[in-house]
Amino acid sequence: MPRAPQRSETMSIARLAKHLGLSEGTVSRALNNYPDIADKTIARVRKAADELGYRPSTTARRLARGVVETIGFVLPARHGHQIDPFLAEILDGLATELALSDWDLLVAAVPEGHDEVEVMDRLIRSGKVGGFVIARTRRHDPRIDYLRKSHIPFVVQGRTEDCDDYAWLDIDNEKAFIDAMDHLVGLGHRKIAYLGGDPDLNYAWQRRSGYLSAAKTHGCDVLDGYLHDGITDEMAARRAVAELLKHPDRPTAILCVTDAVAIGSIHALAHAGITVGEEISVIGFDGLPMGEAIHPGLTTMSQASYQVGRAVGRIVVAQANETKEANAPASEFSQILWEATLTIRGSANPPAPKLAVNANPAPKPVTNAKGGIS
Amino acid sequence: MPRAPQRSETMSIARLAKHLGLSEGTVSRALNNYPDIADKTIARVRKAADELGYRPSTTARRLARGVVETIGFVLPARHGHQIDPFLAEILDGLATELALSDWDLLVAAVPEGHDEVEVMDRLIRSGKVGGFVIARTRRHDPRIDYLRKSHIPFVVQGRTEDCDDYAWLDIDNEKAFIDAMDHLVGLGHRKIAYLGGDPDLNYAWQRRSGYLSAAKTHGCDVLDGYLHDGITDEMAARRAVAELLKHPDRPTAILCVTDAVAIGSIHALAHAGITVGEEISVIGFDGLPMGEAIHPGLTTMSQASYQVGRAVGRIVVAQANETKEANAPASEFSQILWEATLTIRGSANPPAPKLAVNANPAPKPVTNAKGGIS
DNA sequence: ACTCTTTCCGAAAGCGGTTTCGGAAAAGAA
DNA sequence: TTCTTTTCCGAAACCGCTTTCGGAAAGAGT
Repeated sequence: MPRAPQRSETMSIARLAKHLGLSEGTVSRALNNYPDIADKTIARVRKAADELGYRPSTTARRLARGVVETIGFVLPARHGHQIDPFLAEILDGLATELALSDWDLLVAAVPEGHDEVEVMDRLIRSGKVGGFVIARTRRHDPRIDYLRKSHIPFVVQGRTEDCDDYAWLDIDNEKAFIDAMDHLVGLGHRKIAYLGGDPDLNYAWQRRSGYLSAAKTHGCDVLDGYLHDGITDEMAARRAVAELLKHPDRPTAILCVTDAVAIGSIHALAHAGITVGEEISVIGFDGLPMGEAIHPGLTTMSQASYQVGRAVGRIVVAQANETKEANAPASEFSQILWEATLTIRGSANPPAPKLAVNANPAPKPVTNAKGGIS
Repeated sequence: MPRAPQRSETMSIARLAKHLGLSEGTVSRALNNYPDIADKTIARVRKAADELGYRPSTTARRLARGVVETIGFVLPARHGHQIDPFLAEILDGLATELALSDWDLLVAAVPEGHDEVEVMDRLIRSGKVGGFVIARTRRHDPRIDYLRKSHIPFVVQGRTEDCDDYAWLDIDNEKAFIDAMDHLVGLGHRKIAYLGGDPDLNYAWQRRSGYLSAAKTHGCDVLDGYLHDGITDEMAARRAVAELLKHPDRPTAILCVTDAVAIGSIHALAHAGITVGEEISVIGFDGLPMGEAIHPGLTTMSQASYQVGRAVGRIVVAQANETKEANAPASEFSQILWEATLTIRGSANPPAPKLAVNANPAPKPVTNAKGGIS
């Protein structure tokens, strides 16, 4: 029985076909460049198509073809505090890259009382997405356990500890923090404290490892009370700094897991009347623009989040196409490690002479790499 | 002719129906709570459905029903600089709210060489979205001109100058800046400068208007050189501050269009050896967490971006449902104005005595509303 | 002029659901 | 018990597009 309200106004392939005096099938094949359609027919169809402003319904196309050119991204549940600043950057890059292949980006939040895997499962089962991008990866991550069995393409920004059977793109956090330590040691520091984040998050763990390993290499003792974990916001950073300042053997430098923590620390130090970049040096990680605006400028390890987003997008689409062709879940996984770059500004300098452990011929302090106002 | 590869593994309504010994139609109606299905049948179907993990294909459902429960969000083209910090917050709120109604959020970027309207048009024409949310609204915005004719539900975060025929949710920027001015004047300031943003963006324009109108009300002269437009990043803020400092009648306070500009200004001032919050006061707008971490803390007008996102999501879904039922584009548009709230921290205080124009009994300076470390 | 190929297009069967309609079975009324 | 109502489910027509298959028309070969 015919449906009641004939939804007629939209331009469909049927109208186009009728308009051209061709069959729907022919029009479809013409628009999809099938070799068995005469060139001039193709031309004629194309012309009419964009004259009439025809765009095939992706819904119908999906149903017929059985593929979903949409990748899903689940926003990490916000436990109270703010969303990661570079998540937006990554999303931007991801969306940009996907657009180039005519893929879409579906962003989902985790409703109260549900978990991320649940949300992902719904998205897959209901056929809303054909792939995933994961971020804020934990050392051991249930989302990835789930995706491994799901047989759909996905790419991880970051990686878990066991990471050889899926595609990922990570910053070499360990090396970055070794580099940061090298820099500090090169400046003459030996007493270096570390403010770390949630050790379940792999990036935090890797950075922590970098710190510890470099400390060992350089023979810097990590004194009791030098290493603080679980510093995830400015308040925590302030408390930790307060403790460091009370330490009998006060550190000359503080390495921070993120810029946010570093900025919190700088504030706390300034508030305690300590000149950052002279009495105590601080280094962060992220390269947030804010690091340039504070005083002194924040020396930090920068990562190009937007580019990370783009690369991840490229990889996931490539993987999806590969899977489609080979009809098998891709034998080779793209696994990429990028390096963070050290951005030197005013917050890290040689330790104050009286506190210096040895008499290195240290370079003189920089206040700000970019210079002051005009 | 039957298609070649029978894609069989997925759980479809057909399998479910066969499994139950019912027809597909009955199963469908059972799952959608049609009144003409026996209660126990409904129960039986539901049970089997989630035992077998059946989720109806949204693609098929959309095709059959002709509705798309997806709203689109086009990321503003990034002309070089960083994405807005609260855009991420808004997206988060939006996605969260949409999830509650089982709607999806499609995020699109604007590829190089295209414009936003073009992207939106493709999304609509190809049936990928059934509604839109717009942000970063301009005084006169082509996206809204387009949407007005498109007959699909949309909600604007912000508004254009002619804004009576569509739904929007805006912060009362003008009032916010009047309030900020009142606060400064109440503290004893008379010589107040303004660092404004891109006047094409309506929020910037509204804030500017608020500044000007309050200046007039209070009889504060906006001296030549007090008002700077087009300050969109920290570098521009620094340059503008440098000029203000050279001004023959140096202002005692600077009102900034955003926190980013305010923070840039504070840096520039500090760099020039000026004590912010004493010699010169600074007020921003946004309520970024960073404003709390710098020294002195930034006095600012705060807006709850996440809540804005949620509210906007609620409105757009409501509007879509309404349109569906009434089959007409909603006669009443939800138009909401929220107020920003003043967060007082250390960056704004009474002007230094020697510079004070009149001898108000001014309150004594606060260094930081939240107090120092521990 | 008459086959044998090619070239090109139409017919039709799906994809996985939804929704109208009609009618058999069960329940109520007489 | 028989005739009406109700209750409940199956049949079938789409939604808009894709893709296989077969065959008519046109070109090539002799």
